[in-house]
Amino acid sequence: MYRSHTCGELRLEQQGQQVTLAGWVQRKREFGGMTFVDLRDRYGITQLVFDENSGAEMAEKIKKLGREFVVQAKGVVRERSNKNKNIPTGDVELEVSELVILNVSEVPPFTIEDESDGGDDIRMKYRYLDLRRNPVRDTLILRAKMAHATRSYLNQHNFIETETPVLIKSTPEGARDFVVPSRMNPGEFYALPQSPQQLKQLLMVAGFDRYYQIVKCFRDEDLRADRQPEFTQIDCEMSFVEQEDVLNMFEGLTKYMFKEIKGIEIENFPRMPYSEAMENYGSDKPDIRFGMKIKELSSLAKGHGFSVFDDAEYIGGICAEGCSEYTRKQLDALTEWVKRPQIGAKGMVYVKFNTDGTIKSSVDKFYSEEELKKWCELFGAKAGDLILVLSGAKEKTQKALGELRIEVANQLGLRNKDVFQPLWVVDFPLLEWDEETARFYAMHHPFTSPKPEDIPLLETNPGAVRANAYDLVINGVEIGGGSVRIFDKALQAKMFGLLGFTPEQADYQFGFLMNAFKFGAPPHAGIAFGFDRLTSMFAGLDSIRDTIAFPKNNSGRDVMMDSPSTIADAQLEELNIKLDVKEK
RNA sequence: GGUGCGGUAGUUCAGUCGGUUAGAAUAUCGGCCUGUCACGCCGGGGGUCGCGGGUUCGAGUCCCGUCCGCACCGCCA
Repeated sequence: MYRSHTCGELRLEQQGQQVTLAGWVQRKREFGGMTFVDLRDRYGITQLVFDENSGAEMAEKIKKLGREFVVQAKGVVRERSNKNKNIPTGDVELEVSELVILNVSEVPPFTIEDESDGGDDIRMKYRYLDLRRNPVRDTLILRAKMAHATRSYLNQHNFIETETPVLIKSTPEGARDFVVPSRMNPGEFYALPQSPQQLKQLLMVAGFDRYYQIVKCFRDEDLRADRQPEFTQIDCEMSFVEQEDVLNMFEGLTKYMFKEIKGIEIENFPRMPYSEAMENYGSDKPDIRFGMKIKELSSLAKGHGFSVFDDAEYIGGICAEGCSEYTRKQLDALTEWVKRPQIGAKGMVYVKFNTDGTIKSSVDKFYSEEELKKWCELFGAKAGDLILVLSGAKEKTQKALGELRIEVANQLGLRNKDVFQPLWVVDFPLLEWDEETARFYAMHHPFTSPKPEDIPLLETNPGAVRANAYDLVINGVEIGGGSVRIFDKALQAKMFGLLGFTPEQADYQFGFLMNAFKFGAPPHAGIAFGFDRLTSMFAGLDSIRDTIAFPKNNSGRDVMMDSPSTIADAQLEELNIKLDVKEK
């Protein structure tokens, strides 16, 4: 037995007891005749004490101890003369009679402390050391609790946790597939699932009725702070349900998680049509913790000789409360910000509703104070507010205003991490037109059901068809999404047609699903939550990286094991693969 | 594929207008210290300024290229 207690559990009650602890040396404090060692494990820190009574042999050992040495210490628990109120074990210490150095350690490349001196790069290279730090480990413990709560809720509601294969079939729709060569089938490849989409639908055909899985998914696309090539979804599907049933079930799951994990009660989630989200927030994932809604100004602003506005398809703005005192410098900085290629606005117009009631704008030449007053009225602006206006193509300008809205909110501190405002965004468009390939793509995926009342539009105006698709959005982050599926073979065939598949192509890619639909597919619908994102939101992190034990870096590399890597020629040969790698 | 920021001691960073021997903190090593808990005090070691080229009497600093990291755009059904 290496230990009788952990480093986090000794209290005054154990005073006088003989105990054994084991852990890592966090720090050593030497005082000539006396030495303190902080011994750390997952559960906490306990102070070990050595003094002249410990003997010369012990003194030799202590001298050798360095940070992160693994030691076992036997001794008697005693009350401290100087207590440390900052740690739970601070009332006691261990008077060590026997010390075993179980393992030595090199000096770690960064400090193993809550506020480490290490940057991201070095932390990732030595991730196993990084994981010894409390904040990183606590995030992973939070993740484990959330997984537990998820299972507990879904099990209660009669969902069957089912594993689906990781080696499946490539489908070029959607994200780029990660691909695995098949040794036994030369020239053929498996793909790793972007999501178990078709498989879970097959489980519905199989009559499972309610399925879930906390499952790894793989997408070979560029990374972001909130995107990893392999990530985890809470993946679910239900039979004999309508959209409302799914929303209620998973609103329930979300509320349950907030209650269980964070102790927060959340009110019913608003439902917002996609079109409304775009009009008011310039985004399909609006952050509704604050107002500052976008308003269209086209009818007020056009026809006053300001050609930029007169020629624009759309003119809109936001009202930043209490910002009329913004300086020229601040406004210039915001203008530069919206002109960055990432936002792509040509310029920005401002209207200051000064605290003295006067109005000052960058377009005073074209609009009288009376006319600008009308703009202010439209926004419900008060004296002291600032209106920021962009113009151009409708959707692009709305999105730019949406970005500006978030930026201004960040600057004003309106995005409080401790406030959570979930909502459902519903009625997404079914299809998206792609200029480059001149065809429609499924906005969600090809199995998404159109709204029944919009089905006639499939013939006349496919772009206007709305889908029975929905996203769960919390604080401007897309946490989950799903849809009611098509379960009618004929409608599914029509969809494939619209998406530009020949019947042969559809059969090659999705034949197994279409076959299954011949044998009594029930009406079904489903949803998937991004588990890493939900965890990072609960943890108050901006990146999902620290919610994952061993994440990849920006270039999709694991810098700890240095993967991906080349493989031996013999391996390639077995796989019937010849490389033709372009020089870097 | 693109935009921006960054790369200087083990680590995190500073380094002015191009000018002497490239600094600080922390870590580390040695010494002193019996109640510390970010211990304290004294002393030491530690640098291919990412890499390559260019401009210059002189480059950490300016220019070009390149590699790497981070954030974002494209992409992500």
